[in-house]
Amino acid sequence: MNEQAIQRVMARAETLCRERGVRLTPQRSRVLQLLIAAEKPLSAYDLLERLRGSVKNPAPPTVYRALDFLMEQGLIHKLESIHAYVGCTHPEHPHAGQFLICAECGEVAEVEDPRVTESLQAAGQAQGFRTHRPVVELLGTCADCRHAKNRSD
Amino acid sequence: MNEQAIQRVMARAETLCRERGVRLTPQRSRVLQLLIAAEKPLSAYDLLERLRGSVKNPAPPTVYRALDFLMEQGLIHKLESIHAYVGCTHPEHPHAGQFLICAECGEVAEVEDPRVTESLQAAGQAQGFRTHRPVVELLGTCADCRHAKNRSD
DNA sequence: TGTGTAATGTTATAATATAACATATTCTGG
DNA sequence: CCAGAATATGTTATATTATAACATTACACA
Repeated sequence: MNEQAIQRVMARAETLCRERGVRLTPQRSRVLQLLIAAEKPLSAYDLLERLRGSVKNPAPPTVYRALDFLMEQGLIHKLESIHAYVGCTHPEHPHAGQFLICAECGEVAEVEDPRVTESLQAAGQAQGFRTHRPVVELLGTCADCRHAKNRSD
Repeated sequence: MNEQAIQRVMARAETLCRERGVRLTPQRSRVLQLLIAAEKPLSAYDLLERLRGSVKNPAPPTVYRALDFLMEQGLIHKLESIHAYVGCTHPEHPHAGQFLICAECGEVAEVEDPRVTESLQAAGQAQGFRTHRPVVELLGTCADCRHAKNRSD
């Protein structure tokens, strides 16, 4: 993602936090920026490494606290199946999202398919279940990687 | 689950493995049995503890190898969001399954809703994505726990 | 019965995540 | 502005989850 696009996302995040009366502190902001700029999922320890540039001596709690905050605010998502975190592509409205995770190239696409959302809700309700956090991650091969390997797989 | 029901599931697993020409060794069998009997998800290290009864000096690879085998054979599932494993309720046909995980009591219900399965497949296909392993876990509150807390939440 | 493959044993360590408590910063009401 | 509360960060240690690497054993089957 180019510098301008990153700045746009960061500005939006700042606005959202101001509106909500929560503090997007420099550390939190830095972690978000790193995730946005990476354009792919990063592990907490990847982030820890990258923080060395801007924070003196970062320890695991530093990054985990920032990640917790950013997840609470819906600015990032955690990918449970690969222990990694990604910037959210549309943080305006609260949502869970569904993720297509390519095992070949590591790229992740976030989608929000109404049919998926609705059918999941229905499946839960049928059992009297109240969903707080849906985890929907499809592990597989993205279009690009399938084509690169002559359409099979 | 009562002893008889456990034996039924174990017998079915043995049949399946025999048909497939794979070996349900005593250790693998024991791990499966522990998961079936528990009726709730167990972590790898929970299992490691429980193995001390039947295996002399079990180490982590012992249990992880058994879990890998059982997952390959579709006899158990891994719950990514809580780092735990559960016995599969219908291992006859290969499937991924969707899980309702209660954060209050820890109970897990496995469902296989056709609408969910289809909508997920469609969502992937729309992006040219080939799904190998869908991870669908709904974290929330089960009917029993909602009722126990006078229907709210 | 030998020989290759699959399974297990064993030790060490990697990778992910949190506990606990000290310090610093920011916010709010007086 | 100040005191006290609430929030955020620093720091050290440790818990939890998972795998690497290599030795040994068991099994399959020609």
